[in-house]
Order: sequence, then C-alpha cells, then structure tokens
Amino acid sequence: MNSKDIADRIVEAILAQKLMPGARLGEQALSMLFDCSRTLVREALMQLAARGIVQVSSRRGWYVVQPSKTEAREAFEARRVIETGLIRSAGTMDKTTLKRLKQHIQQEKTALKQDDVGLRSFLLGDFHVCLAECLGNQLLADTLRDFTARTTLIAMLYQSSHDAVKSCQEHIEIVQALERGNKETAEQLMAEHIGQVQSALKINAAPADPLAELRLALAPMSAARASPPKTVRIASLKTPSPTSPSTYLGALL
Amino acid sequence: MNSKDIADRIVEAILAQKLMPGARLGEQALSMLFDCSRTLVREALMQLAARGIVQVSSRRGWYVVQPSKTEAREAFEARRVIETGLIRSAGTMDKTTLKRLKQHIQQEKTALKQDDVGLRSFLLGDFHVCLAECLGNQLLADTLRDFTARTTLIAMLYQSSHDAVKSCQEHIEIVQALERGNKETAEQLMAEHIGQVQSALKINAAPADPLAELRLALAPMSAARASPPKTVRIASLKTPSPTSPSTYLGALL
DNA sequence: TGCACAAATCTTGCATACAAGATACCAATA
DNA sequence: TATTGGTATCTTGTATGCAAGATTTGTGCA
Repeated sequence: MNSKDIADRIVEAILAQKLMPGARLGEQALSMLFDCSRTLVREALMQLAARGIVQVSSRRGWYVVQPSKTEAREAFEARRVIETGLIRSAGTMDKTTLKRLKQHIQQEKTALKQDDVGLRSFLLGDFHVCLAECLGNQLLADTLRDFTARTTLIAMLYQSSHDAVKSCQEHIEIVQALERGNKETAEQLMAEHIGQVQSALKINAAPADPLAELRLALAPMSAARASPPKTVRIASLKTPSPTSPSTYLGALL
Repeated sequence: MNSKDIADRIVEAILAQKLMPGARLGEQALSMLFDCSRTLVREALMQLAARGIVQVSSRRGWYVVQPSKTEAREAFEARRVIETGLIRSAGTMDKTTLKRLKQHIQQEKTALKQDDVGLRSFLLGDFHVCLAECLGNQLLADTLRDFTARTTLIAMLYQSSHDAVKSCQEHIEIVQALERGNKETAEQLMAEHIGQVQSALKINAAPADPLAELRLALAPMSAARASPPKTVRIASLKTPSPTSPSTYLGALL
C-alpha cells in the first residue's frame, strides 16, 4: 500500500460519488484507514493536490476541492476540447478496440440495471477515459481522468439533474458512429453529450448545501410557521464538514 | 521556500533547457541547494512525478523523465488537440488580451536578439501557456505548461533542429490572425506550428548522448592522433547520469 | 590481466517526534 | 444574555533517524 494506491483510491471514490466536494481528508484518519504512517498519506495528498483534486488549508486540513463556477466552466470546456479533438485527430479504430468499448457499455448497462449508484457513476465517467485510451493517447487519457473527477465533483456540487440512462444511451450512439467510421458525427455527438451534462447543472443554486439534510429534517411543519427565526438559527450552525469524516472515509475501503 | 516553489523552479529549469532529460535529481543535493530538509524536496518531487515531469527509480534516485517515442507522439498530439481546440472554442479577444500577447512576443524578440538561450527557450514555450490563459482557461493553461515541459524535454532528447527565430515568427502570425478575428486561420497556423516543431525532431537518432560533454572535453587534440583506441575506451565508460549533479542542479539557482 | 565476491557507501522508503498555527471550548465579565 | 479572553485540543509543517535495497569499490584469486 504505497502513496499511489492511496491516491488512486481517493480518485476512485470521487468518481463513484462517494466523496463529496469539500469532504475532509484528515491525515490521521487516512493513515489509520490505510494502516500506514502520515508520511504516505501526505505524499498521496500532495500528488492529488498537484492534480487539482484536493487542496490543503494551512494547518486546518485537507479537503476535496469545491470548484467555483469559473472552474466548472473551464473543466467542461477542457473536456469538450480534448474529447472532440481526440476523436477528430484519431485514425480508424480496429475491431479489438471497438469490442472493448462495447464491453464497457455492457458494464454500464449492468450497473444501471442493478441500480448500483457508485459503480454507475464510476463507469459513466470511465467511459471517456476508456475512449481516450482506445483513441491511442494515454497522456490525454490520464489527464481526462482528473478532469472527469473534477466534473463529477461539479455535478455533485451543483446538484446535477442529469439522467444516467440518457448518458449511457449517448455513449452508445457515440460508439455506433465510431463503428460506422463517421468521425464527424461522433465528434458532434460527443460535444452535445458533454453539453447535456453541463447544462443539467443548477449552476446558480446554492453551491453545495452541507445543511440540506439537517434543514430538511428540522424544517418546521408547513402549518407551524410560528417561529421563522429558528430556521435561520439552524442555518447558522457551524459544521466542520458536510458529514462526519468517518462516514465519508468509509467510502475508501 | 516550500515544496511548490521547488517544483516550480525545476519546471522552469526544464522549460529553459537547463535540465536535460535523464538528469539526476538527488534528494540530498536538492535539499542542500534549497537549504531545507529532504522532506520538502520529496514533496516537490512527488508532485512533479504526479504531473509526469520526473520519475523515481526505487532506491536509485529521481530523474527527469525521458519520454519514449510513443510518449513523444502523444505529447505533441495532446498539445495540438488542446491548443487548436482552445482557439476554436474561444470567443473574440479584447484589446487588453491582445496587448498582453504582443508584449509576450516582444519579450521573445528581445531574448532572441540577446541570444539568451535559456530565456528564449522558456519564452517560446511560455507563449502557448500565455495564449491558453488569454483564451480564458486556466485549467488548460496549467495542463499545457506540463505538456510544454514534456515537449521541451523531447526536443532535447531527440536533438531538435528547430529554429527559434522561425518559431517566434510563427507566433507572430498566429497573434495577427487572432487580431483579425480570423480564428480558422489561427487554428490552422497553430496546427502547422506544432507540426513544424514535431517534425524537426530526429526521432530515430540515438536518443540523447549522455557522454557528449565528456567526449568533447576528453577528445584528443587534433594533432595528437596517436592513440585512437583511447577514445573508444572513454565512450564505454559508465556514467550514472548525463553529467555530474552539481553542474545540472546549478541551473536551479 | 580478468573475474568473482564481499564490504563499504550511497540513496530512497518510511515512521516518528516535535513545533506552531488554527479552532473549539469554557469561564469570566459587562 | 452576549461578548471577550484565555486555554486546551486538534491538525498540519518540517526535520530527523533508521532501515533496506542498489551501486560502487576494493580485494583476493586464478
């Protein structure tokens, strides 16, 4: 269990939407979870920080990044640029490669059928990484994995209303276009697909409401509107992280 | 002097062609150079490893990466995809932004005139990062910085015969096209520009001659050609790194 | 001279100790 | 009750120590 494994696990947890934006990643908590010293955990977090996945607040702690609206726009633009450009500049795909893509889509369908939310989210994102690999560029595939993790966080943060079934269907159409050798269509479909995901964001909604659950649970009954101040009071409660660290870090194991 | 500063300095040195591919980056040497503990150096190297700039060979040492031919192809394709795509998807540029690009080109010209090889190399690479920033995407700009460092290493490794003056001229034409609002031309010019740099590589040449300096320094005087075998002997000497660490690391200060 | 083997040295891998800043908590006071 | 100040606790920041593998060097031998 070296630092790279730890970093990979954290990225996987993000892609599976098991780590929310803003989640706290305490060095000690992680070192206990992975049964190693803080040194290894720090190394992993340093790597993730260099990749824009986590950030450190001096002597306060490590947190999963919470992309701003500007960063959200940039991330989607980056993915659009890379993925459409990759399709455009690629040669024709051989049978083996197409088979791999089709297998991936089969996995997506299975995860959808079984309603496995974590696996579903992971696979829907991993499709794009897989495609980049199939198009013959490992460097851009690795870059895209980080960018996809970013957009996954953005989707969580801005309460995406995006439909997983629809997403999978769009993946199918992209692969079909590639199979027909119709790169232009594939490029177009990809641009639209990413656009769909982006426009499903409620970009003007309160950017992540860590109190959503509490607020909902403690909201006064619709009839008893006697004390509105109370709701305000609750909203001002300080919470160190969206939920307790233990809950979140459990996602890594 | 924190780990981020150290990492930045190393990247700068690469962009300025002051660190060759394969250069050894000993933890202790760096910690003495930057007057800090190995911990900070390790953190910096870890970050750079996550960005694909350096790599570690277990218990042997840290080295600046030596991209393979495949990785070289991928890096240039990645830059082509990102930079042309960025131009394509960008809106029109305002005056302030254009001014910044023109200023950058002025700096390039100055460095060319003064024959400052390090600064010249840095600026010719930084132009692309600057352009990405001007086109409004910091995420891709940061990504591009790493990719440009990569292609710079590739150019060193595969003995690029690329002409700096020509490169600067091409930058000028790209900015002119952008100024005219002619994005299609700008995109086309950028694709050709990157293609020029790529095709100037001697991709089949002996990938880097780590003994070049030694061979040159120890070559027999042209008159004293008495013992040719000696030269052969020298060529077979084992060297742990291209040159001595001290020589290379001096580039960082 | 050429070769095999062992010791010494060099370098990273990892854990731990301690410093220092940030936060939370609690009591005292107006 | 609200606020302020101080203390305890928690968390990261950095250095250092030691282990272990890789390499080099030195030595003895044929």
